Amino acid sequence: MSSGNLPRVETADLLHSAAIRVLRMVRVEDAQAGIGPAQLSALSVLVFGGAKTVSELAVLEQVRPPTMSRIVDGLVRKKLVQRVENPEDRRMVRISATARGEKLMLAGKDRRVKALASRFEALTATDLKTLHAAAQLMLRL
Amino acid sequence: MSSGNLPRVETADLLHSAAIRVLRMVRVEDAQAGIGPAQLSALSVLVFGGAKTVSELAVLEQVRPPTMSRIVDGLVRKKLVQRVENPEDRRMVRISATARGEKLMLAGKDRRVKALASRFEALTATDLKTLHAAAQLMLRL
DNA sequence: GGCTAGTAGTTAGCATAGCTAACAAATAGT
DNA sequence: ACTATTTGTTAGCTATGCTAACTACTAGCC
Repeated sequence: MSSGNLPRVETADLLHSAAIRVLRMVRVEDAQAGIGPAQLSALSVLVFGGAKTVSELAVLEQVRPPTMSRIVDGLVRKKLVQRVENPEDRRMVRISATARGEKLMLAGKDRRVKALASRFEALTATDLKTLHAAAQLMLRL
Repeated sequence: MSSGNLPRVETADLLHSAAIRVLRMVRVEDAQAGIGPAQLSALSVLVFGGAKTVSELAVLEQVRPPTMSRIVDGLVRKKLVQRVENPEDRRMVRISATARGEKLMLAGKDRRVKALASRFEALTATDLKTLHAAAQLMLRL
């Protein structure tokens, strides 16, 4: 290991703590959504990433298929998503968000983003640029 | 709302997505810890923030006291934390991590940080500086 | 056609994690 | 001493995670 690894690890440590802190801050807003975190997260994938099969959702959400199957059950019961059969391969079931699900998700994300933006009050324009640049780097990791 | 809010909201949106993405990446490592996310998170607070009462833990973890009481039960059963009575006020119970709990937590965090640092391979020194500066800003929000 | 793999999803049964309501125990304030 | 408040737990519900086992369908092969 070269000594050049040190700033990498130190930055990773700091960024890890920072990400936890930011998500803890915004998570407060989720209480208003009226659905649990697993359902909220799965719905988010569907709304922002489009319709997916149960298996695809399970991989993205890092849970096993039976768990995702049941999360989808809950979302269907609340009419936030719908199961759509695939005529070409009747084993597969595509899950897509309903208009109601999309509305709930967008409102939730808006609350989270606004809560975070309100914490930016004290920042300078330079600070904002730093955060903007860092966020783009993080999204490309 | 002044038009100066736009970059704030846009940056908040981007940073929100970026934080989710980063934590999703490192969460893969937690499978090896052998304990659930709620117990892992509570243990983390105790290891990095010192001993706390059940109520304090509940506030920090954004759950209700009965939930935290049971999370602590699980950690006690696994000998990762211990309940310590307070002779001055016998209603309160301070929870502190055991040596075993501390070891498990530090190993887990190390895996997460290393997993994140390994994604930094392709970054320039300037990129690293940006991430470092951004992380410090995030921790001070 | 018909047999055998393999694949997608669900069901069943268990542990953990979230909640509210209700309770026990201890302390604080008259 | 009596009442109110505070801290934590217990009880009972729902939701979320797992593995094992099952159904239904598709694909490959002869």
